[in-house]
Order: sequence, then C-alpha cells, then structure tokens
Amino acid sequence: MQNALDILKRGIADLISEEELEKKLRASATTRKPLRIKYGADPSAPDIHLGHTVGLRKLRQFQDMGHTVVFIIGDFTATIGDPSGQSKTRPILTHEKVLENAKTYQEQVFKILDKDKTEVHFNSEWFGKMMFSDVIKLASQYSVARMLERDDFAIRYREKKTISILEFLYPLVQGYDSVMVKSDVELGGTDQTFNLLVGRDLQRIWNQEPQVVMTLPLLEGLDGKMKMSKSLGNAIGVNDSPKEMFGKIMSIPDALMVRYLELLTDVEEEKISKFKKEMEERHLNPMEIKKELGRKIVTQFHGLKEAQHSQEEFERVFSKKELPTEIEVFFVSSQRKGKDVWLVKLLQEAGLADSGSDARRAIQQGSVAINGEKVTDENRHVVLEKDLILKVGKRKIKKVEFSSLPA
RNA sequence: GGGCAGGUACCAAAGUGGCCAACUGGGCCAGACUGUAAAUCUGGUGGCUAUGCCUUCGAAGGUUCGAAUCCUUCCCUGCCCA
Repeated sequence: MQNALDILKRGIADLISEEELEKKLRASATTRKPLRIKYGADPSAPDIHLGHTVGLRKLRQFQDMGHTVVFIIGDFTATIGDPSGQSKTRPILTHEKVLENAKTYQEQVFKILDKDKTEVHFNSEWFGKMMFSDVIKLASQYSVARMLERDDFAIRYREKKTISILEFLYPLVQGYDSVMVKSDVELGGTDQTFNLLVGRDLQRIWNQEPQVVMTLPLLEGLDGKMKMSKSLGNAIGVNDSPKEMFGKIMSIPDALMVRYLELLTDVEEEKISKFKKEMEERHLNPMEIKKELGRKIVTQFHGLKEAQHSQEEFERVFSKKELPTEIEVFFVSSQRKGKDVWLVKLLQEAGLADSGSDARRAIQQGSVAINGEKVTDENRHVVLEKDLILKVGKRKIKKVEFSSLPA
C-alpha cells in the first residue's frame, strides 16, 4: 500500500488529502472494489498534447493498480460554449462536431489509457435531462464570494474584466459530474484545483464521500515559460509525426529537460538527479540527454524503430546539414515541365510562403535556397524540373515532382 | 433606466484631421552565433511583378480636397448611480 501511494505521489502538484487517498486505497484493497478515478475532457480541443499526457499517465498508474478510470467528455458544456464570447476557450460546438472530436480524443487517449479499465461518459447523459429548476437548485449551493476564490475569477474581477454568470456555472457543472459518476478521486491540472474542490463540496451535499483531489503540474511548452497549449503554439501533439516530435523535443530549453523526464517518462528519480548533476558539472553534453529524452518520448507513441529513425534524420538534417531522406513532394502538372516560373510565385504555390510579399521577404532575408544555392534576387526565375529542391528557412523543404493529372 | 470611460494589427498599447500600412513592447518568422539549444544581437511581420498602387483602426452612414482621428446612428465592454 505504501508502495502504491509512493508511485501515485510521484510528480504530482497537490493531493487533498493523502490520508483520504490512503484510506480509499485500503478500503478498495479489502473490498476488492476498484476506485473510480474521474478525469474530465474538453471536446472543443480534441488534439491532445504532451501536457495532457501528464495526467493520462497518472491515470494509467491507477489502472495498472486495478482501478477504473471514469473519463468524462464535456459534450453538454461544449454545445453551449460561451455565447457571450467572454471565454475564448469555449467556442460553441455543434453536436456532430462534439461527437467527432470525442472520437479523435478517444483514439489519442487510448494510446496511454487501458481501454478495458476505462468508462467513458458524456455529461449530456445527465445535464440533458435536467430541468431549469434543478439548475437553479444547483446554483443555490454556491455563493458568489466562494466563486471569487478561484484565482482567475478573482484576477479578472480585480482587473474589471467581464465574468459572465455562465462562467460561474461551469465549476458547478464540473462538480456535479463528480456527483453523477460517484468519483473517488478526481485528477486535473493545477488550474483545475478550484473546480475539483467544488466537486468535493457538492458530493458532500449529495451525501457522498467526497472525492480525493489530485492535481498535476501544468507542463511548460516548447518556450519553457507558458503552459503547453495548442493555441499558444508551443505544444507537442501526441499525433505529431515522429520526426516532428523528436525535433520539437530537441528545441526545448535545457532547463526544461529534467521536468520532461520527470513528468513524461518512467526514468527513475536517481537517474534523473544523476543527469542533472553531470550536466551542471559539464561532464556531459546536454544534447545527449535531450536526444535520449526525445527517443524515450517518441518511443511511447510511435515505437522504438521510429524513434531511432527520427533521431538519425535529425542528426542528418541539422547536425550534418544534409537533406532529409524523405522530402515532402510538391506536385506540379507535367505540362509545365521545363517551363520558366517566377520563384516568388512558385514558393507561394508550393505552400512555402503565405503570399507574394511573404516570399519576397524570405528571399530578401536570405532564407531561400534552390538546390542548395542561396537566392537573393527577388526576380529570380527557375525552370521547373524533377527533384528541384526548394528550401525556405531551416525546416521548410519541398521537392518538385510532376503529376500526370492536369492541375 | 441614467451618467462616465472605452473598442486600433496575433496580444498589449500609442496615435485624436494630411508627415499613418499606423510609435513601442510581447509573440511569431528569418539571419548571425550554437547543440535546430537557451540567452544575446540584427532584420522582418496587410496585399499587389511594387520607388507606386489597393484594402485596413467595433459596424453602417455623413462632413471634408483629405478621416484611425470630426458628426450621426447602431453594436459591444468596463465602472458608478438607480
């Protein structure tokens, strides 16, 4: 039991409370009834990234101990969104879109979770049936002052920013989910702490044993500062290609490596501190550890073979500055073979530049190369031929090929 | 319902009749340096075969030779009063 608790405690931000969790674990062991571990998902952003996997990995640990994960898809909340437009993170989604997103979500989530030990619920199951009077009753259980305890509400209130009443309802909605699924433990990021605690309060009101709240640190994104999020553009998606994934990991700031090792891999604590020490004493090039980190993470999602391959590619392209083995192909109608094209237009067509102006800028800044030769003349024309290599910046590379289809 | 202050590019924030495709900071892109690191430095950041032209400053109208700037109406936000 002690051992289980130690495993579960690794890498977490907060646990409310340890005693309660221990008690629940013990009770579960004697009754042989698995604990219900709740985790809520927002179907408005179906692409999950490594930041989400921190929590998913923790859920998996619970599953490996025999417990059940109750995965809740907030479809009801998503179809309502935030029509007042106050919260940019809550777009209104159609029911079809929600279902579609939920599907992709699940595909990605089960790369980590054990499907057989997961119960999936949509919260429209219960919210769809609620009467307005039930909603008012639910709302009456909480006060404005308590809502303002939540950090982001408090801040926005202080800064005189809008907070719609609807937003006050969200924590209640999420908390009520806990009541409906009778959760024993709820997992979430530290930004969810307040909402998870509301769940405890509501469960108490509904005469249930309150859930244990376990929060996990928010993983920093590629910039090393902001939390990982797709909209901030600093995320590594679980659906990223092995090459992309490896490359992105290589570009994280060194200071972030230890954290990634801790939260995203099973590397033992002792080994991590050894790395840390060696790096500080400069016995070891941090790049070597970073490569190992990259390999480990890519392996989790794509397998060992792909991981090794992506490392080789990385070394080829960036360390040795050679061309990658596979270059994305840009198809051109074969009728244009041998024809002369203005480079600016070509880059645009190939999707290597957003606009003509963008292409001109790239050329002016010296980031464009044709077949390895740097181009600085905006008026440069090229003759279309097979395997013409177009390069913009360090990573945008395309190869011309002809297709028989008229384009 | 009344009063006040606001709405400018991805975000923040200047500009209050021509010098404004719009200061500045962040972000982002690119270059130098590197380990594709980070930090730093430099340049760029609406579109257009382009020393010019076209479309932008909440929306729609109007005044003017000329509007992000002035007027009218509308929409939205915050605060105060009720």
